[in-house]
Amino acid sequence: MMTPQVITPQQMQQILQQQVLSPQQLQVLLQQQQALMLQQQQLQEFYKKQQEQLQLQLLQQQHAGKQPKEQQQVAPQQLAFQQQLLQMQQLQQQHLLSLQRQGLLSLPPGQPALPLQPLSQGMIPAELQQLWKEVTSAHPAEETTGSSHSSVDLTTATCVSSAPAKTSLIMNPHASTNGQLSVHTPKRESLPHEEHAHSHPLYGHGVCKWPGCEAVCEDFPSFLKHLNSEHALDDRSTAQCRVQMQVVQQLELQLAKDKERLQAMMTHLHVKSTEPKAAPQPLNLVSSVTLSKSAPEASPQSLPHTPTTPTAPLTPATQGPSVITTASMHTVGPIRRRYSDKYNVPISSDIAQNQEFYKNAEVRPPFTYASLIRQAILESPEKQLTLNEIYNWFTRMFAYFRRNAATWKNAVRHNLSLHKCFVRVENVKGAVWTVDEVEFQKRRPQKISGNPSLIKNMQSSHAYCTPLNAALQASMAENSIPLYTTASMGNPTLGGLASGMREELNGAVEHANSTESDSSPGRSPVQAVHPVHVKEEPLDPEEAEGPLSLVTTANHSPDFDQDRDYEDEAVNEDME
DNA sequence: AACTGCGTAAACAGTA
DNA sequence: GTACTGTTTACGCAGT
Repeated sequence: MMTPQVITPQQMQQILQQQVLSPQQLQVLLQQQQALMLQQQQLQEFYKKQQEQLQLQLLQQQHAGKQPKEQQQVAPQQLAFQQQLLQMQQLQQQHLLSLQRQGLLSLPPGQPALPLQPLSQGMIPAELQQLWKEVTSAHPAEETTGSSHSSVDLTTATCVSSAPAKTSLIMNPHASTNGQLSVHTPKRESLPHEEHAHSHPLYGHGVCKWPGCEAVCEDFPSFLKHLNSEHALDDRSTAQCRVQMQVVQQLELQLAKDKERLQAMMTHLHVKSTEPKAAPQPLNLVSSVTLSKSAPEASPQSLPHTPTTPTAPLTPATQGPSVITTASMHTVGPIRRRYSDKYNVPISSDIAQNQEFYKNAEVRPPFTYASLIRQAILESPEKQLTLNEIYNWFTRMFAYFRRNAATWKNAVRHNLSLHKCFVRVENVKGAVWTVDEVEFQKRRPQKISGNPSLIKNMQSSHAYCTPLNAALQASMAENSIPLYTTASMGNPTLGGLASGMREELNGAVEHANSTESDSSPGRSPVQAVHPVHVKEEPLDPEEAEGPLSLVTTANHSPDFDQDRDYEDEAVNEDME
């Protein structure tokens, strides 16, 4: 019953019985990924071109003696492109994190357990870095031309350009020695012949690019040997492939959206239309060296997130062998992972963003029963549910809970009884359950203090995001450009991440400051309707939080408020 | 190593 | 008697 790490042999058996990827299918899978990488490559190239054009434009304007005001208009536009670039990067990073999250990227015992280690190698595509470099170096050059209104641009550009550096330093342990741009250079120089002679998507920089592997292979033959021995067609590899397919499909979706957005941006800016799709064909000939550089990468911004819309319609062309179905997804579901609230992804936003996914894929939601129950209750209009309604919410929202009812229902009841945060309220027609948010929040601090590396990342990314957004908003507001923050750019992941991180960080800070009454980051004050304590606690009198334990009136009496103050000074009206 | 949180299983009681 | 609801205990795993 107790599922050990990762996947039990039984589950592996299931995987194999249900769907085994044939070598042909694997081939197709690889090809799909290659194609995707190519697309991204082309897009990056396109961005690069646009950047150059924009800079040209900028220079021309300057030479033509245009007003500084117009310069300022271009700078935010550049930033918008940089945002796009960032999104592309984050998109890639999202992948591996999702892999990790689904438990298929568990590191072999021998490997150092760096939290985000699978993302370290080849994460920052050289082109992107080059682009960043160009962008960042171009700006100061412009500053020297003597624009009097360019201080905003400078700060913003600096802010943006510092992001990838930070990213690479944080995410890539190997990069910390030598600065952001020298990450790949030494390795590439050391192994040029191999990469020219043997282009393999799974091999680059002397490292196996299999998700979560990163085994160092001196040369290509040893890589092949490694590939055949470590990543043979076994249960694990099959499962990883399946997840990777999901990831690829997600990326394709996202890529399509981003392309569309980019096109709109180009149209809006009247930039000479250079269709990304019409990118020079030779791009297709890029070697695996280049391909591997566009391999998934991670940034602190990428909190683990399940695919946003995995069940969204997929392009028939990329559907390929439809080995990944919601039916097969449950093979990863039952794996007992202790993500539960681990990364402090706000449950409400996660569920909202991945609603379709959870509804259709039998993947265990990465939240504890307590969190889910709370969510169910808070989602209800009355902020109260009967047990049966809670059951229904579980089954309605999560395909995973449509099986093994006895087990999880028992768990739900167990949790309802066990946690003081769930308050049973006698009703006319029975009993309903409510949430005592104060009690619930009492449990949270321990969790957020949980993963230091993640928190560190969150903090750094937060530190980056905030000034970036602020600067962006400032400069754009100044130019009457519609708010173009990461959160509003139509990328649910990015936006969600940004807001989510802020939410969580606020929570963390609040908890760190022990008990400050809250500053409620933009959520409905659910707890304004503070649940009435009805849960008797005869066994634990000293725990009785005020003499209201048996009060059943919902009236907001002054007494109630008083007692609430006794109860806990940290009456966080809400924080997710 | 101890502690804690969580998930699972199960026993038991009360009630419709 | 049965099913449901609710409480409680026990155990194992994982993380700190």
